Amino acid sequence: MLMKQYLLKETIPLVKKSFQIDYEKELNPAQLEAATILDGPVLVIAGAGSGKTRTLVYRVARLVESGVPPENILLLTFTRKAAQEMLRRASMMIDDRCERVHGGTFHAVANSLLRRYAPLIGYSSAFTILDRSDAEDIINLLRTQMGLSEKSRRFPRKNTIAEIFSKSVNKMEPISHIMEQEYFHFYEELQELLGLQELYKKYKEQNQLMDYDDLLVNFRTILENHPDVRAEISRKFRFLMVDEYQDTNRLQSEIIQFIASEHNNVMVVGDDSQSIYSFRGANFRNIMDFPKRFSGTRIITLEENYRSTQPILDLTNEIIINAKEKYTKHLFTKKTKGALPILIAAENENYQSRFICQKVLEIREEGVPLDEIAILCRAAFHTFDLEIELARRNIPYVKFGGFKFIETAHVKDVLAHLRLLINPRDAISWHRVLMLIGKIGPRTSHNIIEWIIKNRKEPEDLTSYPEKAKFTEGIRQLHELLTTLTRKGLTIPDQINLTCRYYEPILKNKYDDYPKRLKDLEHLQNITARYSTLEHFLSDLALEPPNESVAGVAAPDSDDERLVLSTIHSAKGLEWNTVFIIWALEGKFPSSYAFNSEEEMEEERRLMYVAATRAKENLFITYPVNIYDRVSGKVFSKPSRFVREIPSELFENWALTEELDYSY
DNA sequence: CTTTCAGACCTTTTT
DNA sequence: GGTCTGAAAG
Repeated sequence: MLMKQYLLKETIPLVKKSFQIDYEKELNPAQLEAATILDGPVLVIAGAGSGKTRTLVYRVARLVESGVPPENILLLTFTRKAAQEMLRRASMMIDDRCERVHGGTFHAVANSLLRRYAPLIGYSSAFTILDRSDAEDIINLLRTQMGLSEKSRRFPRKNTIAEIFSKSVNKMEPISHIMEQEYFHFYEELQELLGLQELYKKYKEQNQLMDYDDLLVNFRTILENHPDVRAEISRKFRFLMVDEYQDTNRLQSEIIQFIASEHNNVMVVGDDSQSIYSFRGANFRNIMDFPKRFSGTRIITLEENYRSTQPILDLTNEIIINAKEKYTKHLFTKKTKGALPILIAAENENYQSRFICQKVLEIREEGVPLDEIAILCRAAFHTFDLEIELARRNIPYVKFGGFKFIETAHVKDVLAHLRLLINPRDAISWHRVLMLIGKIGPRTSHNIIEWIIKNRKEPEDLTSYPEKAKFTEGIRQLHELLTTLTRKGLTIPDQINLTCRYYEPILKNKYDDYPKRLKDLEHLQNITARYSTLEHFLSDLALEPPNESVAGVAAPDSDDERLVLSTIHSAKGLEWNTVFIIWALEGKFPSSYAFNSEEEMEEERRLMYVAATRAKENLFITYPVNIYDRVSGKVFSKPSRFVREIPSELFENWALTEELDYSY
């Protein structure tokens, strides 16, 4: 018999480096020191734009090059994207061994280890991760059951409750303490809240659910109570690196200590001036406590800025110099020449939007691509007017931060059906799915769910629900969908597709803007294509939802350059040639929410610092004047205090004037 | 008893 | 856009 020969090719490394990395030449002395100390605790204080990422990348490369098995390195970052990017760069320098380094967020790492060790704390390894809104839905359900939603009471709403619970966990402080500090107006409900928290905890345990905080808490508990597991994990991750350390909380810092317990090989990198997540329990004092927790810590400070021009740096230094509490660094740069930052007063919001559109196009004409220009805002909704203006002028953009497309009602609706396949006891998803059917309201939905849970029914039994009523046809269709979805051989995109077909009529009925929403659902199918199991897809989605907001997804998906709109929080660690900071108005930025607390006001300042330090060459700060604020009933007209403090010679002032229209 | 719909009110930042 | 309420309609 004649056999065809099929030749297996030799595996080629991603990039083969034929020459040695010249660490001395490619890094400055401080970076070099940080990248080449391979043992012991190290604290790197890295100013904005000082090559922090570069240093971490070189250190990973150095470790791997020196023979450390990549599996023994753990790189904890703020987002998975940051980790992937760093490991990709390290791989380019040596070879793709670096891809085998463990990298990701605390939550993602906790999740993967809990999948193995959850039985130690009475959980199954197949637990479901609740995202924030799932958690809120459960809290709401339990709150109603406890009779706490009667209208006579002023009981906090579900999102406030979730916030209180979460803060208490992340700061490792009792609820009473959190309420004294930040929610004093609800203090008389303390006992009820404690009861509700107890109930919430039980509910999660009974239904195999973990919210974001549980991932960290349970992981920490296992590390603390099981010395054998702690030692095993610590020995596995013999080299630990933590990025953005200023934004970790107490819980996370304890986890680090446990993981490092066997060897103390831990390097943390951060900048106290860029701590902007205290609302999530982060505490920049973690940085200063680090040497206390790890004796013999070496401290390295990176002070040379490679990002911005001197005029921009002069301005940002001025913003942070007025911070009440900080650990002094002095940033300097070799890029001495450059344009002064510009402060623009606009008459109203629409003038601000028009100015930005016009200026963006001008700068593009000068040769700066759109994706090198960013509009940064304090809160995602601050860009609404601008987005309309951009659309009117056909300027393509992506938006990061704020409302994520995964959180939109239609995407959640579709996903709820899929979640039932994994966990038929998921009451929250059942509720969502049932409420979509006509003639089924909260009462009927509740009855059906009770029937399912009590009688341990599977989705296939749905048609045998005893009550014959006006909604039987709807139930029959749902039943048909759910049974079809469990057929063998379906890929996840297939399942999404089938669900969408079932959901489409409902969608059209429910929303006038359904074409836009249908596009989102198509996008969802694209995302799923790379997953092999539904479980994996769903927990990934909860842990690392795509960061793009709704509008960005709906935009034409050309590969062409697009202008970037982002919240400052989502702009962490990034940089652009040109940056616009909008709404630099007292009451908006700093937000009026921060007026009552000095600590929060300090965080607003750091936010302004983070925003301004994103700019490489051009920085524009704009504010509209005479804005009526419905919340406070006041007129905001003063530019942000962080701008007013700055000596006027450090920026240019522009006023906008309307071009007169002579066409009449 | 339950669903549906209209209107009022609020909306920071995120794993 | 969401959440919550009250009142009409089924």
